[in-house]
Amino acid sequence: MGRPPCCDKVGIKKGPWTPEEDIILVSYIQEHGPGNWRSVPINTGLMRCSKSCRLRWTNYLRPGIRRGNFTPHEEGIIVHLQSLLGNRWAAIASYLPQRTDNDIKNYWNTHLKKKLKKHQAIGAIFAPPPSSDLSTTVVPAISGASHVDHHHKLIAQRSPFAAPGSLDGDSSSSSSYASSMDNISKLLNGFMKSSSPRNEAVDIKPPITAEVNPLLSLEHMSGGVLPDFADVLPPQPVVMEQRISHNESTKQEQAQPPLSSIEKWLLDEAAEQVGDLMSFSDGCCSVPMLF
DNA sequence: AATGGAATCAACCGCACTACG
DNA sequence: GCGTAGTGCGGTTGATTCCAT
Repeated sequence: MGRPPCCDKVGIKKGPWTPEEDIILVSYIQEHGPGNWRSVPINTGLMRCSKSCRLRWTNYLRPGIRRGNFTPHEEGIIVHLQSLLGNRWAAIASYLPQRTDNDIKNYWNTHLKKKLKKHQAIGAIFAPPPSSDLSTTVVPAISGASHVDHHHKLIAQRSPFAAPGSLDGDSSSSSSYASSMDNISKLLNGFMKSSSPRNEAVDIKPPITAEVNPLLSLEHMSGGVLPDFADVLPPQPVVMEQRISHNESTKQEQAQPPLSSIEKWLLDEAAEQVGDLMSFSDGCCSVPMLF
């Protein structure tokens, strides 16, 4: 049949989002909640396709997103999960609720892949014993297509902090969108600052980052202190996740069977290996744990 | 200071999947 | 069962920034 385009190409704006557009989108979602993305550009007058709106929200504007440098702990988790799941970025992101799959994907492609290469080169020279190589137990599982598909879905779904958008379509509508009007006004403040006469050039395209836009700062939303990696591990949900509607959280609880053995292993191992991975992620010459 | 290549990351593209009529 | 709409996801692109020369 051929899939029709998600939106008309004519008159649709592409490229970086402006602060004005961000405000419109956030305001709308604040009022109506995420979901039904088709109606978003229609109702807001945004010259963006629905997909673009959804992406902007999930990857950038959604509350609870942490931006900026990845901690060594996070790196360790990503490396670990990537070795286990492959490029299942959404599944990996479900274990790092403050990070988006896009962020993780980018970070992997730009930073971690290089580190791995470097490491593998070193490993080739010093030839670490394969018996302690975790990947030897993991890789065969990954190559087994359907089996692993099942596992990664299972893991993503059972993740105690699965990202709202990664479980199913509906979950997004009850996700952590409920940032307060306070956040909206803070966004406005950030915008006002960035577009002040002193800084007019920024008006066109100053990407709203956590550094300049308090709305996006978890520190701001959680009242000051950024949670360390300990908050990423269960059972501590991030602040915004606590705003999930009662119905949805109940649904999720009911839908979450006990952790699978693979997941238990993952969480246990992740905790144990953080130290080693930290040294790995520092880019030094320690013997790799995973590769 | 100018310039060109490398690195980064937000955003887009296109396919897959699911729900629904 | 089929067609369509809505959404999720992974790969890729391209604009911008950084850095070495």
